[in-house]
Amino acid sequence: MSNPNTDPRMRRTRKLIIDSFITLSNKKEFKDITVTDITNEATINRATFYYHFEDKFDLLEQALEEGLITNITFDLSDYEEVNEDMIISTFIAITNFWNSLAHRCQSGYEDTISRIIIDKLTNIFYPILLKQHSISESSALKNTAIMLSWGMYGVSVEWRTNRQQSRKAFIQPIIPYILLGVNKKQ
Amino acid sequence: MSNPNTDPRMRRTRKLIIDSFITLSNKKEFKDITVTDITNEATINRATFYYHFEDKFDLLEQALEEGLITNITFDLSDYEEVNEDMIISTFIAITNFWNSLAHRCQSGYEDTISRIIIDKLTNIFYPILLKQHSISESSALKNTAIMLSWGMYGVSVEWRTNRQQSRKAFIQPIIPYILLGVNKKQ
DNA sequence: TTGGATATGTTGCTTATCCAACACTATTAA
DNA sequence: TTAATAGTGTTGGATAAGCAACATATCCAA
Repeated sequence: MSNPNTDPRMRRTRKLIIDSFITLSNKKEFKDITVTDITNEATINRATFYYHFEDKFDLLEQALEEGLITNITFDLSDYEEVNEDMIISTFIAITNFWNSLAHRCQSGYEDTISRIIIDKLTNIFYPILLKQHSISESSALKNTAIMLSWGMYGVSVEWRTNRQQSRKAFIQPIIPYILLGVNKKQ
Repeated sequence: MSNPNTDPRMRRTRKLIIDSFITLSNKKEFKDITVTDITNEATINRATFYYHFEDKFDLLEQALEEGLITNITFDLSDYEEVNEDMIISTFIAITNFWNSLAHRCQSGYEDTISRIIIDKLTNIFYPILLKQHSISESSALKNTAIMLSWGMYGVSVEWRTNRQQSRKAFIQPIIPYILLGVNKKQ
């Protein structure tokens, strides 16, 4: 297989598949979408689907990953340190992303989706924390990034299940507790 | 080369090329559009362009042909005889088509474009005339179809260069002369 | 139970697309 | 003139996409 990011055929086909998957996700639940549905919608051969993805779960992961890249990564890539602003942006980004694609594939796959989101968050937080602190703490900072990611994801789940306040009003009082772990010397 | 109408790869690529060509035609004159421009816009390889078309003139012909098929052929395919209604529809169809794509590629290629349109018209008129008249006159009817096509195209050119009347007002008084040749026994 | 229908992965072979390179032409600038 | 630049059209070899066929699994109705 040549590089999926450079070969124009692969880029086109990959986009066709993911776009078709998103289209179908607006009409059906994830569990009711078959590989054949996707390849019909994309007007590509079924064998070609398996050339790009292992199965529809793999597609789900990669589609979510790609959605995350365009949504979350883009919004958060400019921050130089983990501060109040970034916490708020992160919270907004997670909840926005959830509304865009993730919630449509929700039923039965929340664990898959959440793992992807948390991984991504960790990969965003970790290098920023490294910049903020001395390099010698790197392994502790890795764990800080992980805890921070799980925590941020957790509060977003909490907010989703009980939307009695605006997002800002909800996240604001929590921020000090979050930053406590981030700023404290470990 | 496999069938360009059935192989999904060929259909996609062909559409990409023609759509890109139409997009570029909205920005530049035909003579300023290079094959490289088209393939860049279409994100396909330049060699692939030459797999589908001989050169950009061939593309022009086929793009026009395809535009004609969706515009003119569709509007006129239901007629059972060449009568006043059909003359009017034909006139409208030619002038509509000209506004849609043809005029953008006009400069220097009016002869190419007109030949394509007239050929198409002949292929529409001839079988209808055959139905209308006895089969023994077929060679004379071929010439009738040709004259009718040239004539219809000619009056559309005349109308374009001097749009002082509405299309209907312009074509109405000409209809009797047109139908004279059609209905007269040769 | 059995059989039909539907979806999943996989495979061998064909074919369209990609890419890099080439020769050629035309234009432009030094 | 010469050299540089940009477009055209072609070729050979590599590779993704298409297609048909197969084995397998699941489900549902007879």
